[in-house]
Amino acid sequence: MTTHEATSSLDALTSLSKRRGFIFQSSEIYGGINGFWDYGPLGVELKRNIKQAWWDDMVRDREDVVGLDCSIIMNPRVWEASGHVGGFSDPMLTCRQCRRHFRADHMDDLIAQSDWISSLAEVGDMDEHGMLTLDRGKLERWIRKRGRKQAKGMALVKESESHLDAVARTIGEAPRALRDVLVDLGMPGLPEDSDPMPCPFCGGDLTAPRQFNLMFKTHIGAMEDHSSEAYLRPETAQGIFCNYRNVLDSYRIRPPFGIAQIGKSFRNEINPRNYTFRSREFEQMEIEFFCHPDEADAWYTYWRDLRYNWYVKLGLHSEKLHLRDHDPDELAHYARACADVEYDFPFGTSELEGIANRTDYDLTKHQEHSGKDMRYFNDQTRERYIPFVIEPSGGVDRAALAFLTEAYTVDEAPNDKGEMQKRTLMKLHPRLAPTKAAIFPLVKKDGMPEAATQIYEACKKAGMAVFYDEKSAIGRRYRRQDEAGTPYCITVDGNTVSEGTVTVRDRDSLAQERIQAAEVPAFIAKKLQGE
RNA sequence: GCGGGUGUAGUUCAAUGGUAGAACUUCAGCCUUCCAAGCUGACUAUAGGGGUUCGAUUCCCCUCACCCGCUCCA
Repeated sequence: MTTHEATSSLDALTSLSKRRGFIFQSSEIYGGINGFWDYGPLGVELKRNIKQAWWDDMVRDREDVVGLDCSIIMNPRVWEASGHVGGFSDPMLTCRQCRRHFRADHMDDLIAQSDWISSLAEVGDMDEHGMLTLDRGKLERWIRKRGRKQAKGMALVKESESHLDAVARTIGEAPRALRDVLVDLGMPGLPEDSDPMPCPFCGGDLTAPRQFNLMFKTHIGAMEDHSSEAYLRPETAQGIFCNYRNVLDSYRIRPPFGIAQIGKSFRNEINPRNYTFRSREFEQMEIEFFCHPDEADAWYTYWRDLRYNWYVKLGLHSEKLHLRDHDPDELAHYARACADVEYDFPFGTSELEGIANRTDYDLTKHQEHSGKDMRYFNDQTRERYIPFVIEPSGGVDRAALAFLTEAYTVDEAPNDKGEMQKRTLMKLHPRLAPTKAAIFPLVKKDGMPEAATQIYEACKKAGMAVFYDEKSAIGRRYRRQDEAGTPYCITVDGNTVSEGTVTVRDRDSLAQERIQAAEVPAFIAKKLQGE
């Protein structure tokens, strides 16, 4: 796909979304605000339907997952335990390989503690002033013996041939300070905006120190001092971990079980981009699934495949949807396995949902920081353990954007003169469509509006999102609904009055069939179940 | 955050250092028996703020927003 096509398809989706009321810019009359978006009448229905489908499929229809709704502002100590606070309020370096974050002012300590750096220093000769001599031979030996295990992210280790020459020239044979040697090893070929020091954990390249005010800060109460500081949650997961014991103690459930939550999270992104894809306020749908450590791998695979297939089932069935397992090098430090559900957006392939095996990392951290026992006691096996956690974590807004992108279609349909014309339609899955059916009288006379209104009322009574329209020509009304993604149009015509039938027009095929007017609600209900 | 680009009705596009125009949409009415039909009419725009100028939508500066590349992530 060329850039031009990519741009125009996102532009086309953006204008349709605005024109029809799916997505608006936040605070638009004041010039907008970067990283925030609003959902219009159709958009909010789409989003609700996505969340409802997720909740029905992941919570209501299951015996082993229960729901939860946590507060957005939590005790700030939560974020100390999770590593979001402390770490994130000072200038930080991020490893591009292992994605760990380091405080810039802790780098010397981290270097001193690093396994790979100390093993490297041992291979060389350190004099009494701490000056290190390291030649090419020693370096090669270290890479073979230790580097491949201890510093997997290092360019020097991964592509030693090409980098070794350049590095060997730089380090020379004169004794040098350890820090200078390390800087030289990180070279060459670093992207701009990098720190010259290699990652103390994996040897990968680090970004330059950056201010990481990831979390939105606020104050509790009227006084704005340090003690009143609080944060808007940057993820919903921690609320679940904090309530893990409460759920276990109050609800008759035991591992393996999951806790699900849908809710807003906030991240003060440096650079929001790509329409609603990366915004500063976003909605997540997350499950933390707690299980025995021995079963974690199996549950991980189970959830990864289940979540992928959920998107397929709801209409992302094209070749644009991918399930991508992370390489071991790519894993976050707390994760043992991770996979992304990715979608080919017009702006590139990007993540809709991540499924991770987070091990017992989070519960252990909360146990340490809170002093509360997070172990589960299995009275059958007499075993006490901290459960492992499998986390399927999806973005609602990202799902909405993917479904909209997938649904956006331009085809050709005949007009009343039989000429072919371009037609824009949103091929949304009936479960996700904001309006399930539109009900029209063919013309505004001969008792048709009355008959159509009756059907409309019957559908509403059956709990369906339906729309009634009698304005302007029938063809225009059909096209309007095409852009709104309404899968079915029910039209009352002369035969409705005489024989009690209506036509059902299918959005995607334009095919029409006649059914009994009285059967309309049941007909739509059946279609919604995918029959 | 860095670099590049863009900003005119709801949408898509015109034009201009001196009066901003269209198509579609929307709304009202007439007409209409199945795919954006026709006729009549109506509403609506130079992102915000400074500067230059007799006069700025146009030229300059700042801010904001959006798009593209790097970066980052649910």
